[in-house]
Amino acid sequence: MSPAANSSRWCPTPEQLMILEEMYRAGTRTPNASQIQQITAHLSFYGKIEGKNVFYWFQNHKARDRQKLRRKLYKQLQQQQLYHHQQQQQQQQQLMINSIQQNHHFLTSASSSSSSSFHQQLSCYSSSPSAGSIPQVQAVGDHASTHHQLMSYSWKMEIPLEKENSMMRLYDRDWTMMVDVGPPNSPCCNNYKPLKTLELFPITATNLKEECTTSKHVPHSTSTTN
Amino acid sequence: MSPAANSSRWCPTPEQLMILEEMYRAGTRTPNASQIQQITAHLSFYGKIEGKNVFYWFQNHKARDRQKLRRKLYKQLQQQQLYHHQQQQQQQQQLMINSIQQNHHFLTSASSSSSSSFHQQLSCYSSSPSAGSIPQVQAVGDHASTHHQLMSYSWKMEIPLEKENSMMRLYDRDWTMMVDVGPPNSPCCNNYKPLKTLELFPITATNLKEECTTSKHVPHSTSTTN
DNA sequence: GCAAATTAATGATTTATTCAAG
DNA sequence: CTTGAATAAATCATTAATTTGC
Repeated sequence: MSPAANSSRWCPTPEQLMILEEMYRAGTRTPNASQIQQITAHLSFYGKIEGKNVFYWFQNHKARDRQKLRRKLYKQLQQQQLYHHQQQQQQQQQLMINSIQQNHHFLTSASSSSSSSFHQQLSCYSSSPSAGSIPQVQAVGDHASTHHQLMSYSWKMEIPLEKENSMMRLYDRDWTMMVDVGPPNSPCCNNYKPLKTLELFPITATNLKEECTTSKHVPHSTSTTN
Repeated sequence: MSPAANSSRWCPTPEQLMILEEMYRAGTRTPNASQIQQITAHLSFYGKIEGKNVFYWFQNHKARDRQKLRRKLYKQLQQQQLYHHQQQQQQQQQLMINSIQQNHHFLTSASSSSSSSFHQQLSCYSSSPSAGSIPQVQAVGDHASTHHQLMSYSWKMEIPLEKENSMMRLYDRDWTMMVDVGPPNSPCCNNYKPLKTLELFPITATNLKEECTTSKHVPHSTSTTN
C-alpha cells in the first residue's frame, strides 16, 4: 500500500517530495555527491530511497522547471509580437533604442550555441514569475549610457565591409531601418544616412511557426504545445 | 556579476537564451527586421542586447543546427553502409559461421525492433537496504527468450560500464561510497565485478526521424573547418 | 461505481554539448 | 586537435490521473 511497495521505480512519499521541493525552492539545483548523500540519508527516514533517486529528481526537476519557464516566456513573447504587429499596422514604425555597447567583435559574437551560461543560475528565476505584464524597454538606461548612436553606426558601416553578402543582402533596407533608430546627435560618424527606407514592408511573419521543429511526435508528451 | 558586465561581446542571459531557443524550436529561423526588432525589444528586458545579436544568434544557430544534422545523417549513412557491408560479408560466409548467426540475429532484432537500445535495470550493485525490489534481469527473459545466457551475459557485462559512464562517473568514489552502503547480504551479484566490458552493440541506430530545419537547401560550402 | 482506455507526470536513461586540460 | 568531466537536452518507460462506456 505504501507508495512504491513493489514498484520498479522510486515513488517519492509526500514527505520526501515536500522536502525535496523545499530544497529546490531554497536554491538547491545540482547537489554534489556529499549533498546527495546527506539528503538521501535524511529522506530515507520517510521511505525507501537511493542516492540516484535524489540525483535524478534534481536533474529532472531543474530541467522541467526550465522548460516550463521557457514556454511561458515564449508565450509571452508571442503575445507581444502579436501586439506589436497590430500596432505596426497603424504606426508603421516604432523607434526602439535598446542597450548598446561598443562592438567590433560582433562578428564572432552571439551564438554560443545553446545553453552555455546556464551554470549557476540557481534562483535567477524564482519560478513564480508574475510577469504577466509585457516588459518592454526597461534595461536601456542601464548600460548604454555612453555610446548610443555611435555603435549603431559602426554596426551599420562595418557589416557591408565584411559581411555584405551574408547578411546585408538579406536585410537590405529592412535592417537599415532597424538600425536607424539612434539619436541624431552622433558625435563622430553620423551626418549621412542616405536612404530612408522607412517604408514599411509586409511583415508576412514568415516562419514564425513553421511547425517543423524537432517534433518527434511521440504518442503523447509535447503534444499540446504546452 | 551581471552577465556581460564589461565584456566585449554580447553574453545572453539565461532568459534571453531560453526565449531564443524556444522561438527557434517553434520554427523561427530567419526573422526579418521587424521581427528582430520585436524580439530585441522583448529580450532587452532581461539584459543588454541589440538587434544584431538576435540576428547573429539565429544565423549561427541555424547554421550549427544544419551542421549537426548533416553530421548525424552522415554518420547514420556510414553506419548503414557498414551494416550492409557486414551483412553481405556474412551472407557470403554464412557457410562457415553458424554460431555467429545467433549473435547477428540478436543484433539485428535489437537494432530494428526497438529504438531504445536496452531498458533493463542495472544495479548489480544495488544499494539501499530496503531497495530489494530492483528488477534486475527481468528484461532478459523478456527480450530474448531464445538467447538467454548469451544476453544475460552481455547485460551483466555491459551494465556496470554503462552505469558508471552515465552517472556514477559523476560522483566517482563519492558515489561509490554512497552506493556501497547496501547491506552485505546482496544475494546475486555484488561479489563479482565484471572484469571486462566488451562493447556489445553500439548499434542504437534508433530512428531517422529528424527535424527538418526549414530545409531549403544546404549549401555544401561553408565548411568552416570546425 | 468501476474498470478499460487515454492522457498527463515524472522517474530513469541515453545522447549531445560545452568547457577545460593535455 | 583530442579527450574527459560535467551537465543539459532528448528520449524512454512506468505510474498516476482522468476520461469514457457500461
